[in-house]
Amino acid sequence: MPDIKHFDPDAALERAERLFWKHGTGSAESSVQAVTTATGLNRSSLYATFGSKHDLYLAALRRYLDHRARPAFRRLAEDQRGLPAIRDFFTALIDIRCTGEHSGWGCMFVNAHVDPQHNDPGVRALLDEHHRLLRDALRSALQTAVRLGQLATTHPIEGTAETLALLAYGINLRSRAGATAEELLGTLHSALAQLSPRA
Amino acid sequence: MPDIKHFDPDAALERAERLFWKHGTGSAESSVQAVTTATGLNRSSLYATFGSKHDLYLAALRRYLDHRARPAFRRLAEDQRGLPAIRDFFTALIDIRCTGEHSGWGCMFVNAHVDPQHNDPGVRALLDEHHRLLRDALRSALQTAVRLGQLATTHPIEGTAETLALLAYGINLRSRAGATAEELLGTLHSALAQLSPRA
DNA sequence: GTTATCTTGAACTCATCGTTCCAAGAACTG
DNA sequence: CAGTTCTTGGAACGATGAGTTCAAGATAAC
Repeated sequence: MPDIKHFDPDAALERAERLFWKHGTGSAESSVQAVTTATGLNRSSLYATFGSKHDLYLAALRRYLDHRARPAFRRLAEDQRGLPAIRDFFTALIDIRCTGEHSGWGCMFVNAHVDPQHNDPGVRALLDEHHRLLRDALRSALQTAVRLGQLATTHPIEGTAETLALLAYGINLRSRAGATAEELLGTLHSALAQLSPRA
Repeated sequence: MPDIKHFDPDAALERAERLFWKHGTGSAESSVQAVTTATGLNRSSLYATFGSKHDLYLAALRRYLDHRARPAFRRLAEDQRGLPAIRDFFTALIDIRCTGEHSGWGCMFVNAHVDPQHNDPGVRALLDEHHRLLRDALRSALQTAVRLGQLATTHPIEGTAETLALLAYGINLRSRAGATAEELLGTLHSALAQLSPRA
């Protein structure tokens, strides 16, 4: 008896995700009006499907985590090459941040730290989950590097993983201010050189 | 003949600075109405003194740079102790970010990277100036550390300064999501351990 | 085809946004 | 004290914010 949706909810969510990724929730370019324009659906369908704007933002964050961040983290964690895995993870990150369609957008989760809604419990939980996933993936790769005898230090790798996670945040952030890929790759090279044994 | 201002413009600017620091420009808590409430002056005086909201934000950023960031950078650059200077700079940073009045606010310039206005040329110029100042101060301190024979690496210190700058950004960012001082101090300790000669 | 149920479009609510305007008041000069 | 000029309070501007409502349209079950 019921009618069915005349659109693909996930396709609409993906459009909203990109809007919030680029502009956050506090910009005129990410108003509900802008979302309706970008997705092609109207207010009624939007609210009936996703609830409030805040709910939509949460869903968009979740989608970014599941569709963009988590796969990259998983590849990193499962890469058995050690330091080269970390290097490739960061070079791919820099490439995405500085070139192509999403250039200058930064990371949606880094941006979310500064969003007007960043203190909301739902947002905060996602921030923590994202951070934990990133740190753990780096720790796995570092663990592999230890196994392969690639690391110079004898310090616990927990701290190194956390340091690299913060480095990733810094890269994501600076890419929003127009930092070039060359610039960021140079910084990456320097940071990784600290990890390798002395020449 | 003319009347004079019935308030202290810099005191008002300081109030606005705190509002934009904590909430950015895109939040309901940093509306012009909120600024008038926080500063005690009304719209007319606000606009007559600072111009548009965007101009006020620029002035607030400039004030943060001159009154908060630059003095800390200068102390770091002029500190002749080398690595301990860098350590103290970061521990003071973490302290400010995690305890006291400004706890959880992060760094106004890190936040500005994500603000709706971050692509404005005036804002962008300030972001670059801030980044250059931070990086140069770290480079000066590292240079001193080299002179004192405190560094483990033979790599150029340019990259290390940039890496530490991005680490600072990461610390500032995570402090907004409730990262504890212990957590961040641990990460700092690990990062600095990479710089010191092996035990 | 009828009917029940969901979707959809568009008008609408009320609040707030940034900004402007103007009359009333205050302060310095002479 | 008179006169000039700026400041100040508060109302008002048009635009836009998020969210709701409801009749009209579409769909599938019977």
